[in-house]
Amino acid sequence: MQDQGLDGQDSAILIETPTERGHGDLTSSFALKAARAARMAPRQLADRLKEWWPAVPAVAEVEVAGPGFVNFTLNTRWLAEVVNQVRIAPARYGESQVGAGRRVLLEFVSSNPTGPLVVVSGRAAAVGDSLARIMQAAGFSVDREFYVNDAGNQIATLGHALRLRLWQRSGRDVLTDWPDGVYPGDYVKAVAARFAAEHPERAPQTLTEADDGWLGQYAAESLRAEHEQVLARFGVTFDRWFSERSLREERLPEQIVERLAARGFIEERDGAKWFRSTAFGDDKDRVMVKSDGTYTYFVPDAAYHAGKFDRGYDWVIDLLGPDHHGYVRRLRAVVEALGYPPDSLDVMIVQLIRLLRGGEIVRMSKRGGNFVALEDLMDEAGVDATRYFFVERAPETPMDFDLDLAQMKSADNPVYYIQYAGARIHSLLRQWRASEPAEAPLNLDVLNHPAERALLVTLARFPDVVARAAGERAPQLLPRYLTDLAGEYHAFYRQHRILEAEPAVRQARLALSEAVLAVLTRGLACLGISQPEQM
RNA sequence: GCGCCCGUAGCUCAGUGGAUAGAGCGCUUGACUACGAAUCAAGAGGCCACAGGUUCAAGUCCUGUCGGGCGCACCA
Repeated sequence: MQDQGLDGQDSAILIETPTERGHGDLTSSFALKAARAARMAPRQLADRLKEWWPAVPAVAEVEVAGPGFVNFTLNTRWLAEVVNQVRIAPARYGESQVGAGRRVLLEFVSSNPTGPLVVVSGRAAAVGDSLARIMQAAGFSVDREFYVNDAGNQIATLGHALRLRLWQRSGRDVLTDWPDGVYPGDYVKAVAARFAAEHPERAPQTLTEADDGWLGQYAAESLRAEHEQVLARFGVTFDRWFSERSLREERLPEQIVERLAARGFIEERDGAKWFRSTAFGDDKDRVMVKSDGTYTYFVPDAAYHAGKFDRGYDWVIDLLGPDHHGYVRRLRAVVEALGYPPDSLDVMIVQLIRLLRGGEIVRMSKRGGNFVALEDLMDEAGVDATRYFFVERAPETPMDFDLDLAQMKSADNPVYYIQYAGARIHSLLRQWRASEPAEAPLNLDVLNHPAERALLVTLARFPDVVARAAGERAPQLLPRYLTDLAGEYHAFYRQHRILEAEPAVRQARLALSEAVLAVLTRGLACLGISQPEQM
């Protein structure tokens, strides 16, 4: 490098997986990038590079192609070692230490406890949970947290709704004059039924507006517990359910305003206290204490986020709904104003889902009481398919969810394609074990057909895919990878006999199949999706 | 008006500044007396919304235009 005047170019050496077959197993465009600095034609530089390339046993061949690409072909025998690596610890293959134990707090879902979980919460749940699993595999230390908005006006309003439903149970007509803005959804009836069973001593007739506060807290806790249950069924659990009410009881909102004031970012104007978020690129300052002396909803949130850093997390990731994106700038401003590293806060906006049924858009509105609950979706499509669909696309792009398609238990449904490959291998191994197997010594060198080689390369890529998905917070890379792996196995399977092959080849192909099954199972587990033994 | 997301095959979408832009579905044609045909193989199908710019190289980066989705508060 130095000989060629290429000091400081080291970081430009990037080895990547080629986009096309026939370009080697690995490729680098280094010569093209560095040609200018080397004052040499790219091809010439690539040729020199090839000459200097040390004799790495893993590399069988180095080839210069096109305008100056350097393509590497890996030694097949070396490559086949991946099968042994997987088999040594099938459940742990793919793990890495790129996270270096960095403490990550992942907050997601955080739905208001004023109604059932809707589908967009399901998307956040699937994305957040998968990301947590992926990051853990990549060596991060991840905590999952659900922030419960169990305080504020909405809780009193929820209490109001509960009171009306209790009145209704005692025969009173509440429907003809249902107040605007009070949650009209039927789910409050179920809460009322539970309340009546638990508190027979509270006659509904005696309840008044003065009771809405504690009724609301009862209802909020009831609905939160329901969220917890539904999410558990969805395969998602949290390390902590962080209550906004407890945060208020500890007077953290007051403290955050004081801390910001001490740093000179609070200003009084028009009888209100404003946070000078414009100092950090926000387009306007934000009210924290209203002119009537109460806090805006932003204050507890600011306190909550500052608290995350106070609790010692190195990296704070929020998954927020699309209705919060105007909110990101000011949250970041708080973090920066308090002197925490602004890069340590990452906010992902999980974009909206449009549900299609029979080609028509299903309109959802919590206020109108007309929505599709996550639970209904799980009943219709199953947990595996629902999770797969939610994680298949980049979280930050809006998606259409075709209810008819997700319900289809057919080849149209991509999750079955992956699971089918695994089920095939299970079946194969069952038959092998049932056949009084005659073991042959394992010699992986015989795995040299193109279909086998393709599988070896793909298996070897798995740890990198997991690491990249974690670093880029891109869980959608896994479904794509698993589809590739399953596809390559299906192709291999149609092309080659396994049990009927000669003993040495049979043994190697069985080992390869076991490794593929292990990675499919592990990869699906990263997404919270099962690998059935039979379908 | 401002901000965010998105315009790529008939449809749904991949694409890390690099080679001839890919996959699934749908369509056409083939493959089981065969370890699971929920599979495989082959084919047709593209002004990468448009216009400029940066670069040896742009679907990818920058600017603008057009089209679609969502959001703007001393509400939560």
